[in-house]
Amino acid sequence: MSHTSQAGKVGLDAALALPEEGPASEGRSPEASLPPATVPMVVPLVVIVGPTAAGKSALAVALARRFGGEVVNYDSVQVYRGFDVGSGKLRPAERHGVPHHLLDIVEGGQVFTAGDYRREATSVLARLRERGRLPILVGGTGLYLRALLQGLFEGPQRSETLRARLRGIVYRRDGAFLHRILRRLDPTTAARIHPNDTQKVLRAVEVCWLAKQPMSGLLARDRDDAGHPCVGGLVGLPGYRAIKVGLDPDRAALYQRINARVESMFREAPDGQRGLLDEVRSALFGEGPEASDPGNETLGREVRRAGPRMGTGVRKPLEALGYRQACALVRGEITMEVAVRDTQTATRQYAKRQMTWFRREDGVTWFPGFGDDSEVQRRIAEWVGNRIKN
RNA sequence: GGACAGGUGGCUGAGCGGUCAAAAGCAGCAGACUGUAAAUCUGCCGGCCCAUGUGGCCUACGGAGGUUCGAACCCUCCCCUGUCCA
Repeated sequence: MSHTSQAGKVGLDAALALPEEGPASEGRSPEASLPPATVPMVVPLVVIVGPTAAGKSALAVALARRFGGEVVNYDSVQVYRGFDVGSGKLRPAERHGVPHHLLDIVEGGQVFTAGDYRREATSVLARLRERGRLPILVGGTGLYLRALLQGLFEGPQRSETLRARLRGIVYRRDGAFLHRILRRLDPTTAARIHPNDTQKVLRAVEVCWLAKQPMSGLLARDRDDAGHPCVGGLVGLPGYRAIKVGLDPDRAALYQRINARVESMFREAPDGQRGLLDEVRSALFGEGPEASDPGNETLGREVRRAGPRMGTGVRKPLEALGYRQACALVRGEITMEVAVRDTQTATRQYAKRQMTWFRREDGVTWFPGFGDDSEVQRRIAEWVGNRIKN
C-alpha cells in the first residue's frame, strides 16, 4: 500500500502521469507490494475544514506554532499571486513566522486545476516529511482537499481545443444535446450528471473522448496504470494519517462575520495597504505580466451566452467571490453598495456550500466556535496533541 | 384641497371573474459534486392533516362592506404610497 518517500513520490508521479504516456509502456515493473523496509513511516497530517470566515487560518497558525508544523494551503484562490485581500490570505505578520506553502504559486492569467493542486501538494508534503515537519492543511476548496487525500481518477487533463469544439456544440444546440452525446458514450455517468450541469457534462464527454473509454470505467478501476492497487481509480495519499478538525461556528454569528469582513474588504485599507479594489485594478489594468487584455470584449459576450468560461484573456481568480463584484464596481457597472451586498450574499451562500461538502467528509471531528478564539484553539490543540501521539 | 398611478406571499414583480396557494426572479433552507470548484448544478419554499394522491382542511392578494353560483381580479367607502396641479 505504501512506499518510501522517494518511491512513494515516484509512484505517485507515475500514477498522476498524463495521457500522453502509453498504457503499459512503463519500464518499471509494478511492485504491488513493496518490501517492508521501503515502506515509509505513516506520519500524521493535520487537516482543518470549515466554512469561510470560521477562523481556519488563525487556527492553523496556532497549531503550527504549538506542534512545529507548517501550513499547506488548499484554497483555490489563495494559490494566485496578487489576490490577497479578497481571498482572505493571512498577512505575513499574522503568520507569526510559520512557513506557508502553496500560496502565490500561480499567476492570475493561468489556469490551475485540482490535478495541478494534487501534484504540487504531494511534493510539498514530501519535502515536509524529509524535514520532519508536521503538515497542517488549511483552505476551503473541498475538491482540492479530496484530490489530495483520495486522489483523482487517472483520466485525461482538460483539453482547451476539445472544449472549444464541445462548447461550439452547446452553442449551436444546447446543453441537453451534449448530455445526449454523453448518454451514448457513457450511460452510467450520464445518469449521474444532470443535463443542465453543462460544466460537468462537458468534462465527462471530454474524458470519454480523450480516454477513448467511458469515464465510469476509469472510476471503477481497482489498479492504477503502474499496477498499484487502488479503489475507484483513486490512489489516495499513502504514508499519511489524516487528523481532521472541523470548525463549526454558530451560523448566525458566522454570517455576521462574513458581512463585516466583506464590508471591510471593499473599504480602502486605512494604513496604506492594498485593498481589494487595488488588487482588482492592477489585475485589470496593468502592472504585471497579465496587463494586456485584447480579446476580452468578445469573450465577455461568449460568457454571457454559454455561461462562465475560461479562455485567453480571462483571469480565473477575477471570477472569484468578491473579485467578480469588485470588477463590476471598478468598471462602473454597479455601485459600491450593491457590490458589497452582492458579495456578502454570495459569500454566505459559499459558506453554506462548504458546510454541505465538509459535512460528508470522512472522519472529521467537529468543534463549535471560531478558530481565532483562543479557548477554541486550546481545546483543539489538546485534542490534536493526543491524536498525534497515537 | 384637486388629478392621476398604485397597494399581491421575506423582497422585486406578473396576474385583472372560475383551470390561483397565486407566473417569474431574488433571498432562505436542504442536497449533489473525481482536473473551471470562491465554479457548476438539483430539490423544497403559507400553515396543518391523511402523509398514498391530478388528496383534504385552514389562512392569504391594504381594510370594511357589496355584486356574483364563484372575486386577487367588478362596485362603494375608508386607510396608506408615489407623481403631478394647487
